[in-house]
Amino acid sequence: MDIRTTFSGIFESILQREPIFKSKEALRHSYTPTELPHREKEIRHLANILAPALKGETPSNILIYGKSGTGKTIVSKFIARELMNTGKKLGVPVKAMYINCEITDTKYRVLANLAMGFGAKVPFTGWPTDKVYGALLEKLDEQKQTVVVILDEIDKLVLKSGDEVIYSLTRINSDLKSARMSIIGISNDLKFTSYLDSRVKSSLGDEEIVFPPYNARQLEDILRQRARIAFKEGVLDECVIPLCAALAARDHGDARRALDLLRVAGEIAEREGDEYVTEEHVKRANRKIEEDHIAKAVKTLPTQSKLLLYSLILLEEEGKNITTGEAYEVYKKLCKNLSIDHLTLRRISDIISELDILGILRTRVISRGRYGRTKEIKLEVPIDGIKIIIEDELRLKV
DNA sequence: ATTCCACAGGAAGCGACGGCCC
DNA sequence: GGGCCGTCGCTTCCTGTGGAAT
Repeated sequence: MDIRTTFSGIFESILQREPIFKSKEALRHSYTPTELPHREKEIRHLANILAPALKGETPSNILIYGKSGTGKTIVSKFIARELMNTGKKLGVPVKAMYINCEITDTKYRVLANLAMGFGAKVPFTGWPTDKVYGALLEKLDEQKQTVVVILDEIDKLVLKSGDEVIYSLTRINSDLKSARMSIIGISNDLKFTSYLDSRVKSSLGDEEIVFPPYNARQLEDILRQRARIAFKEGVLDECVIPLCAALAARDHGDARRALDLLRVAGEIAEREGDEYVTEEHVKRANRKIEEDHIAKAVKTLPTQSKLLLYSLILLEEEGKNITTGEAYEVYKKLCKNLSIDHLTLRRISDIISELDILGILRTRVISRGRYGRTKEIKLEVPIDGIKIIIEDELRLKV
């Protein structure tokens, strides 16, 4: 075949090549789809509890539990939207407010956020908390209405600021004259109520709903639904979605992880100018997500932890079994060379445990008889990448 | 059976820091 | 803007321990 006929117009064909994505938005965490597969039971349950709001009555407070990526937030936001829409249609004043307690994590900020959400003018700081509470009451009572407050990541709030805010909010109805409030608390932590005062526990936990993790088949359905919106037709290889689902299912059935995998796989394919997303792209996406995760963790480590980690890398490169004592000696020398004060062994021992929790290394307590008891340390991450990161960061510091 | 190494990891407390509150 | 208080990162001091060596 004549090469000119085969390749003539090759640039045009590349330029005209269709992109893989139709609308990447559908794969983002913030996207709320119109249907939520495999959460029908939970949605119905929530709707039943909240329905009284549409008759002007006060719904029970609700606690929702479930691991990350099980749909707690998305379902709550969905139901809140439905509730307000129906309220509008029926002419019943219902309002829902969403607060993420990981960001809004003090008593003052929660109350101020609510008050501002209902139109009160409250400064970001400065007022006594009681005054903010008063402003919130006043605004709420301006009309007869039912208010549903969603407190996402409520466990973080309790951990940071105690249960005082929640106590005030659960008692707010006795201070309100015409308005009514109920609370939906969302928690990742199943044991979180044990930190609560028993009075708060009983009133907040009127109703409890547990969101189970998705299994691989359910994740597939979710991915297919989103993929229909996000990708051009026929660009996904047959095995792509099942593979994303299987990888995420291994990771506690986290739907967020599954969507990330699919999105990153698509991005890799698109960047490389491939027409289809294949199994290979997904595998690389999986690696990339993990590497990004580790790189981010290493970058945000405090200087002393980085120094210790660097010492561990040096030891690992010598191919030895690392123990706490050896790591400490290398770390001390490293500090001396950089003229940085070194920490005590006790603290280093704790830092090793912290790195263990982060998944950067694994430790095992071993006894070498007469030669003492120690921890055997093994790095769990590819050392080349993090070595460069630490070298860069330390050069900036020194 | 006893000793003793080289740490593990708990308890208490200290100074610096930042945010709340008036 | 300054007092107060909780938190964080760290040190000091401590008791506990599995098993090779004696």
